[in-house]
Amino acid sequence: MSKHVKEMGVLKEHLGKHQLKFTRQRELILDAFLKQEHITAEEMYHQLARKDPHLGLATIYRTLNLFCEAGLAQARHFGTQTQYDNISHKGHHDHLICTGCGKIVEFENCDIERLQEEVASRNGFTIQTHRLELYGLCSPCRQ
Amino acid sequence: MSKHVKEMGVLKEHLGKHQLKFTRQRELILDAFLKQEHITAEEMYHQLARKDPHLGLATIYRTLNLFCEAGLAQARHFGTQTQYDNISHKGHHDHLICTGCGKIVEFENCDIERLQEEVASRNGFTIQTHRLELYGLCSPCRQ
DNA sequence: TTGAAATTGATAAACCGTCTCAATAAAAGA
DNA sequence: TCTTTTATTGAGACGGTTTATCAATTTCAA
Repeated sequence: MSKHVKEMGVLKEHLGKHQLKFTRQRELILDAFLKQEHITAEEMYHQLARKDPHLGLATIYRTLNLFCEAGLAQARHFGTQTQYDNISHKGHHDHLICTGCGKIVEFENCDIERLQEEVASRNGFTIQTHRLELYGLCSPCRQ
Repeated sequence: MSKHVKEMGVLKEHLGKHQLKFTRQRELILDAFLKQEHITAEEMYHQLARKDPHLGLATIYRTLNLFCEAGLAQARHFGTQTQYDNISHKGHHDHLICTGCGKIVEFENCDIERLQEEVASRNGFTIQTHRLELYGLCSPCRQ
């Protein structure tokens, strides 16, 4: 049923290493999570309400944080809420954020990514993921 | 007394344009703010408690937000709190972060910054500040 | 199958930041 | 200067998001 075999494996490995258990809820939430690029706990709560009306919000928060620890997700604080980014969707996590009106534009730039790789390898690092946010004013907000 | 003549001028100009008033609290908070690279409202509250024990936390939040509108500060959500960055400190805060051992390497790369400017202008934005974090494994952690 | 240990769901509580409002202070006018 | 108008302040209430609590349940190894 699940098509996310690789990520499921990552999760199970993490669980095994930390004496944690593989539950129906964790499987359900991971499946839903991997279908998106990023999501908030609240959004997921509503999405899953139909599949499992008794799934608690606290469980979703706990599980998304678990995914962060397992290296499957990355938390990002946006406005008042926390966005959980799907790390397996590489290259789509860059944002232009208007400090005037809050507008967010997503972008992708291969040249920047290539330079990031260079910086990393020069320092002996292998990049798993990254976060790039540019803050400024969009043209309407500049008047 | 105040050494921040230029920034005080920026503030006064903004106040004038918006029918706002120059108050003792705003002067006090701006002076304290400009001495730091970035600060939270809570931190400033404690810092200023000695100088003015009756200065309210709400006033600090309001004033820091005012500084953002005036272009003197930049709000950034970090962890659960909001950091207010001093824009006049144009330091580059790019980081390489090892997800294995937590080691952090700071770096600066002009080419990346130039590309960021390009992306921004292509989207009609003017960059005030940015944040770039690369997550990965350092060579010892890769074994 | 049993039992120890982790997880869950429901909700209370904590936390951060904003809103409210009466009292006060700042600018503008006479 | 004195008065008047208007914005600001401080204190605490409030609202939204995330975490903590805890009894009941589920997982999993023996």
